[in-house]
Amino acid sequence: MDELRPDTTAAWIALAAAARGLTERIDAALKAAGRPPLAWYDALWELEKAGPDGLRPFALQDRLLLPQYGTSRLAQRLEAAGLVARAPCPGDGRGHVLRLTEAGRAARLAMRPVYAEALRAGLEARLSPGEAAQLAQILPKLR
Amino acid sequence: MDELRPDTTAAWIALAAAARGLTERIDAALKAAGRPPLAWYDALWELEKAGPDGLRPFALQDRLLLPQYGTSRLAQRLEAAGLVARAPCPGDGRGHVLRLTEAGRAARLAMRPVYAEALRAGLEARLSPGEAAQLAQILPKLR
DNA sequence: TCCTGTTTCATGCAATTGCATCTAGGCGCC
DNA sequence: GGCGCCTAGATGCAATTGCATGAAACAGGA
Repeated sequence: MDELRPDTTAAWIALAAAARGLTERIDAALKAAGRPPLAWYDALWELEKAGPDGLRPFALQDRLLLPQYGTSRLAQRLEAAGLVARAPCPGDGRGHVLRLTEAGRAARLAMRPVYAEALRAGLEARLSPGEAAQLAQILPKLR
Repeated sequence: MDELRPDTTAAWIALAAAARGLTERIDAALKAAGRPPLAWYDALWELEKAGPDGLRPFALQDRLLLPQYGTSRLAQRLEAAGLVARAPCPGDGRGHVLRLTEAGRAARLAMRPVYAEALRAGLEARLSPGEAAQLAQILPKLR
């Protein structure tokens, strides 16, 4: 990786390792607790934030940065699990509206402490408040 | 995520997004250039560092932090592509030794500029040298 | 209206992943 | 040697992902 500054590669290596490690840690904790995987949390959370109007699949796709077919299948699974309800979209015969069900709301709430605890152990406990703040300030520049 | 400090969640969100974005960017660049995916690079690089003695699959697994079956199939694909040679392991009838072939070495070299350019555009160009250094210093604490 | 193009979403099929399990060889102990 | 247990690695099968394509509804003109 010649033309790159050493810190660039070091940052990338550590970034990739940290993200993978944390993701695995969180997913493992959720699975051990018998909860849905991490990706579901994000979707449920977006739908909860969207409120009673719900979200069109393509809007969810934008927020989650998933491929189109990924969103389509995620919605199928969430619906099959009863966490999301799908309704025809008034005013656009092509689309649907996805809305969180009460079970979906409950599922997200049940995931939350597990998620938080994994993050606490995997991230918060390893950084000083100042370091976390630095990450929170620098990392968004990569998007 | 109540019990967590706000910077913790902000750092996590940004960390996950940055890692996903960069990985996708790199993989897309490699695919557009007709090169193998990112995961192959790491494996080829580890084998190159290991030199002519090669690596046992379980050693590669440790370095890449992959599941056991992941390493097994990765080795299969690399071997099928002619980038890696597999030899019986002297002194342990169970194992094999994986060694980089000349084609494997060439494949890694061909991937390198694509990889580097994606990292330059996606990471180095967006951070000051000081910020990259901070990331390189803080992120390793998460592992 | 008809025709062309675009947006929204679904899906068939192949490749990949995850999980559980299986085989084979090594290791210690009697 | 025989027995039980551990380690290295492969693999069958189900679930997931990626890719390409399909189908239906909008949109905008000729």
